[in-house]
Amino acid sequence: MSDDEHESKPARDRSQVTIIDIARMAGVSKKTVSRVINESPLVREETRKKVKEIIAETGFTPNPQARALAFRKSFLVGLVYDNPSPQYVVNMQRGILDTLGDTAFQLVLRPCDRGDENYRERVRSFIVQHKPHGIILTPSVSEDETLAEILREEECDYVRIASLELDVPSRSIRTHDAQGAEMAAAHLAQLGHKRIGHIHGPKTFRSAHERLSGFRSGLESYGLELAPELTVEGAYTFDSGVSSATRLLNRRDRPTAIFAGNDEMAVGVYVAARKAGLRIPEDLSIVGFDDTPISARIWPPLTTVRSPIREVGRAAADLLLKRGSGSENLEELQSFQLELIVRESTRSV
Amino acid sequence: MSDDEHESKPARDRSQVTIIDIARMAGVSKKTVSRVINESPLVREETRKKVKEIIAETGFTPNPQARALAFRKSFLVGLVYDNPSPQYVVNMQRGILDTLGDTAFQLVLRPCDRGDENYRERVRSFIVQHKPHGIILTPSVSEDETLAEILREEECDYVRIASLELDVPSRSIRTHDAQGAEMAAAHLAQLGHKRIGHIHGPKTFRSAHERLSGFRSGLESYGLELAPELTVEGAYTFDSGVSSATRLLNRRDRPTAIFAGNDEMAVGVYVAARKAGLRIPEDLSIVGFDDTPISARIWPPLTTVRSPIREVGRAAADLLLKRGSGSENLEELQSFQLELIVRESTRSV
DNA sequence: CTGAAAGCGCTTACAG
DNA sequence: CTGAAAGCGCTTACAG
Repeated sequence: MSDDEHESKPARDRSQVTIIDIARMAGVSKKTVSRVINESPLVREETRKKVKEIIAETGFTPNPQARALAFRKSFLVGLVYDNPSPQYVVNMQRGILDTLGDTAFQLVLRPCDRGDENYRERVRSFIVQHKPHGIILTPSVSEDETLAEILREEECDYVRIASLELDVPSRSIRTHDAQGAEMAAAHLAQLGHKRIGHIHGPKTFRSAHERLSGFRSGLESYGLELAPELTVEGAYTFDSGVSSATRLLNRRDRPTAIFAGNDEMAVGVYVAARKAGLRIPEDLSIVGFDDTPISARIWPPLTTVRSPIREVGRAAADLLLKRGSGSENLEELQSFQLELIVRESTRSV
Repeated sequence: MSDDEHESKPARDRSQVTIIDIARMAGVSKKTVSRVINESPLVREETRKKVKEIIAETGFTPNPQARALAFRKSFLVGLVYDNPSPQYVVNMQRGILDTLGDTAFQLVLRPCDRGDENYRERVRSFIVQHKPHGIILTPSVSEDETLAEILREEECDYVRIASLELDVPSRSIRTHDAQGAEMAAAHLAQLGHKRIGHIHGPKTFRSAHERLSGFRSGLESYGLELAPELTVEGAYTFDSGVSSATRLLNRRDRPTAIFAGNDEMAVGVYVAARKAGLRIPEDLSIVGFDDTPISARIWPPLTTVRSPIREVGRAAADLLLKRGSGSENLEELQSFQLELIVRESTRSV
């Protein structure tokens, strides 16, 4: 380096093909090449074809840094999340990456902590600085209306994933948790259980509310009532599952079945049952939610509700990428099938 | 839009502060401001201070897209991985993000599949197109010498995380798996076990080899031998743990303890033991490796080796960011303490 | 130690 | 439907 500072060597000078080379080879202007790249309809079909051929021959790919600078918008898609479950996070990432694939778009991770007072401002600075193409929000941050307002203020496109519709349809992906909980209720009702307990997640999570109300209405359609004294609040954690279940199982009128709001807590119920000397499923049936890997590895294998997280991630990214292309089919992108996975933790009374 | 195509609106025209504004306010040239931003030593202390003050006052942050274009190098750090364990992946991401924090650098995900013939070329196109600041490779892709060669060819900086040193020290982070396996061996030997089985990972993984040889030498230092007939190869999966353990436990001279190469397989050993009618730890002691969440939730809780994945991720990112700053301390960045977590799956014979 | 000019590779704004 | 000019906000290369 002739001058100073920057320590890292510049990338190899493999005289890269640029839009100028393509323009010259096709005998058109840069702008026309640019139009082809950006799929403008305002190019004669013949011209477009020629340019496309040359692009294919040369293997040219437009420089994303240059495009980002000119567009004032980068090719990053930000995932803003606070869900602590590794399985959930990884599945979501996989789904988004399925859609992003080998496009120019890159997935950038932005974990956050709602406990941090500045968390919203951190998201804002990310947006202002990096001008992402869009943001995908998962529960529970997706439920933060103030954050959504900030994104709108900064004119950043986004999609909110949640258990119910929180925003306009084009910015929402619903996960239909209530429906999954209904399936759990039907299963237990059909097995003849009457005294059924439920450990729901923290009330600050919409999913906890949706699963609770879905479970309740599911029981009601079988003429059963979800007894208030058998409905307790957990924290979606293993430990809270243990303590909540211990409370339920210590009652003289203990339930014969417990539906836990997620698998983590369901596994906690196993521990509480063992401590109480109860056999699963002979003395206690257990249903979880999420179908995390542990549900198939624990003994006995856990009956649980599978939520198609990866598909949800795929759909969220689709929504972002297809925006305005007219090809998005909101209906299709927003209908997910939950599934009850019946294993060996449930049995008829 | 006056002309055509691009559907998304340009970002808000909040006349953003640029390097020109800062230069004007400080009464210096753009280049001098640039020098301050890039921490060039070639600026008079007084000038630097003044510029820094103005930067702080205005809240100016240099535009990463513009810098990337001019530098021919982006502010992305790519994580290239193929490890299927969600827990591992998430911990690694967390560690890297700990270091990246609120810097201009962003973490970009590049999962890959070594089964895919083109996987190396996909990594190459990512690099050529996005010109990342650096790449972090985790096992097993980190062990692919051909891939490393491609990165060097493209002059892309990288750090390889592996259970042994595969590259020059400044591009390596060692995880010392052998040492962890030695601790497992010592633990079982001290409990008086003599007939000890080992289910190791696939031979294509260096970690499998390291854990095996560490375990063997650990036993040897207690005068014990790892019997070849009690050493079987698994696939690091739950199912392979079940089948490998079944084979070991069906022997008439079955082992009194099994060390599994990871927790996934260790959990498989639980299932095989249950099927064989063996109690844990009364009839069989089990030790795992990784300390994944399931190890504390399964019954009885699993004794396992904890590998500080998050710290490893932190160190890898440190190595990348501090490159050339002279402040990196290779020694320190590469010494990790593994820890044996003794739970209830092991007992003396 | 500092600066004026040219350039990174694209797109926008305008004109035809 | 197409193009020449200006610009995105920085850094490099050169000069002093």
